[in-house]
Amino acid sequence: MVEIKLTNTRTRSKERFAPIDPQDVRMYLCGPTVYDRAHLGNARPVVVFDVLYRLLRHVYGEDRVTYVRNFTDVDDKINASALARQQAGDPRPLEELIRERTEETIGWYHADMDALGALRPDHEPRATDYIPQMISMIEALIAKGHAYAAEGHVLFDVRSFPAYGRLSGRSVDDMIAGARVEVAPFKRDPMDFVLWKPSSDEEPGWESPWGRGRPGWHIECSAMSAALLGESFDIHGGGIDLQFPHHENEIAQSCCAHPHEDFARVWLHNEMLQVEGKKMSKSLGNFFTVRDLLDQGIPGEVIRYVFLMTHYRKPMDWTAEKVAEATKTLDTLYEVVGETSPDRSQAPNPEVVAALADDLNSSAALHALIRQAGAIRPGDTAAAAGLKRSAGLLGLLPMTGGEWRRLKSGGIDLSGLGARLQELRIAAKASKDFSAVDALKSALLAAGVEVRMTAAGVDLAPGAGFDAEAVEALK
RNA sequence: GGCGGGUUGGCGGAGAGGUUACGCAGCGGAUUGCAAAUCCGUGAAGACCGGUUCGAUUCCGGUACCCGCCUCCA
Repeated sequence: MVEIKLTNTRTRSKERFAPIDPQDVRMYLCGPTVYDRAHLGNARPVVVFDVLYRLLRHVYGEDRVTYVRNFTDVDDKINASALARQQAGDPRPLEELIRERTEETIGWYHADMDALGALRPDHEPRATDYIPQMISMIEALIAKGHAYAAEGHVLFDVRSFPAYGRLSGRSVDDMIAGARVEVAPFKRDPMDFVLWKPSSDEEPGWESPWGRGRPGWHIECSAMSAALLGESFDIHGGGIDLQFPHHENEIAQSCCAHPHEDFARVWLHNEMLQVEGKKMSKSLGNFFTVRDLLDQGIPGEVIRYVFLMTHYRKPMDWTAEKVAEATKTLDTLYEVVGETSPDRSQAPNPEVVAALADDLNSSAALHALIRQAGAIRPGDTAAAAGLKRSAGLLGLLPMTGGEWRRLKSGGIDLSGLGARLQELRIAAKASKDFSAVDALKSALLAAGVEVRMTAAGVDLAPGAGFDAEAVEALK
């Protein structure tokens, strides 16, 4: 059995991973609030946890891992976007506009994450399907003296949970000293957070013991993880920005509602994403979604590869240079892989497994993969199938070399141009006049086509800077 | 102010207290009508200042700079 080590934010140390039940390893990832397209930063934890999911499935068995990632479909940003559409003249009721928006966003999310090669989790619960569970959890917290109702709200009493702040290394007093928010008068303590809040007639709401209202931000993850994974489970993750307050609050809710359970044993947090050395933000103009990149013709697998180049606990910088490097490396790997299918009977490269087992060192795993590819002699299809098998652990090389080329060329068939170049070349060798063949070759290179002329013939492949329009013009 | 992350060769990016990371780019060579692609070979590092040690880029302390969180952003 491969020994997996993971850095647990809770203990701030790298620990040997031992599942509660090896027959059912359980992990939860905080998913998106579905009000808009996923931006690039949203995709990092998805890819990181997808690799972890694949690793766990490899080690413990494909049907021995349960992966839950939620959709938060009740949120003020969703309400605001629906309200804006209504005010813009849409006659439909708000509830319908909200449902349409969340359905649409979930569809986008699936399409975009699928493009990154992320496996779908086993469960993708929606917060609105778990309102009764949230209400009963809140009732339990009130009954146990950890929460109180005030002016239609229900608040969690942070002073009732001595461990509050432990995950993020903060003390309640320090946080109050640095707090910049205005404190609602009905809070017993400034750090108390909302479990339930009242809804106006225009806002979505559910009947509850505290009147018509809706849940606060954090309770849905506590309720859904308990419902689908149990009150104790193995791994809980998300971006490091969720460490506080979201995960801190989840811990407070879950541990107080289920005091005899552990909640999540291992907390994994990925560091943030930057773009060309700066934080991605709308004001800096470097904000973009996964879909933006896909529409620019950057294959999802390239985006995935760029993510994997950096260890998940380090800040990751998205740069055009990395895109080029990732593309080039994938070209090379797909060249080796050719038309082979992954060989499931072969064990994956132990170096790749060992790198991933060591706190998901995807960068080292990638280099092990490259070394493996470099050792494969042309025509060794068994070795190529083994490479594909290993790459599968990283979610890479899911297609054939030919499919990769077609994807990169936007479906343009280069074989006709290749044949023409070969004819010109044969004629030129006889006539010693190479001007025609050189002209076509230069034009192809300028259009981003790799031209490979060997004794066997001519082979054309889409390369860096492939320009579909320029290639069409040459036809 | 509180908490956390980072700083490695031209670029990206890991591990390891002493032995080549690796990739890209560069350089040299093979190959080619010329190239491209490919193959072979190759130089180059550890922010700064101290400490521990026979020996530190790796451990400890400090400094500087960059970044994030503390505000329902992964």
